[in-house]
Amino acid sequence: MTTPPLNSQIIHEVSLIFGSLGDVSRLKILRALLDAQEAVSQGSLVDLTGLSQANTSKHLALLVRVGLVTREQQGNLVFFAPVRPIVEQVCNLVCGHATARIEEAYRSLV
Amino acid sequence: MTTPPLNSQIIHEVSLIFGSLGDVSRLKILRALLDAQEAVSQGSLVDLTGLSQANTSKHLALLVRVGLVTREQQGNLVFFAPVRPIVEQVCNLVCGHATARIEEAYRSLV
DNA sequence: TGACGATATAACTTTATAGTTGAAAGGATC
DNA sequence: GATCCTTTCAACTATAAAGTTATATCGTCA
Repeated sequence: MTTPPLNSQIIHEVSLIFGSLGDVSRLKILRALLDAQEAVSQGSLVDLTGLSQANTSKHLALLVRVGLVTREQQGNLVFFAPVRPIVEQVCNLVCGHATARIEEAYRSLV
Repeated sequence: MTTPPLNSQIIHEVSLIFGSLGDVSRLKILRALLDAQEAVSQGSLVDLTGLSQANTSKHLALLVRVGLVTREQQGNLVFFAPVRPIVEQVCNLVCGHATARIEEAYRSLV
């Protein structure tokens, strides 16, 4: 199936997923999660990203809601992990595209 | 390179690309462009998507700005085409994920 | 139970953007 | 040039969300 069926429910869900990726703070969180090879607690993510605790909590809740991140509570702590391989694949595709664009823009200046 | 370098310029560019994908109207436009096997004029896109002409113009300008769509003027008309394969790959990945999520949510109800 | 650490939530301000409307700009044709 | 068609742009409104601050909730442990 090259072009999946796109009823309005799916297209809305897709827009939520892409929208959740369209924010610098959430991309920082996802990058931290992808770089770590194990689940990361929210407190660690606060340290890794430099975001405030409340802000990190809200972003993580959104990422969990759209299904890009899993949440597991262990006692006092809550651990998060990216849903692989979808997150890795999508991020790498778009990162590659963005990097190529930036490099091209740079070359056209030199 | 599995994890591309993510300086702030790239991460910002990536957020713009994802942000441009995180909108139902623009997804409709991209779907129409992907389904068509040739460039499509703005007027045709207005018909295909049901969006207003001014709205379509703004969304197309944004998609061109972030590099997901190319623009070519031919006389009075302006033709647009998706930048393949990046748009196809990313959309198919996320559409597949969204579809699976929706189907799973449906199954858990039955 | 009480105190403490970690996470979630509520209220609020600020900023961004989707959509509409109306007008302007650019080509084509006569 | 006059007119028509297509696209772009400007101004505006309404809505959504990012971030902050303060507070509430929850689990742990003394």
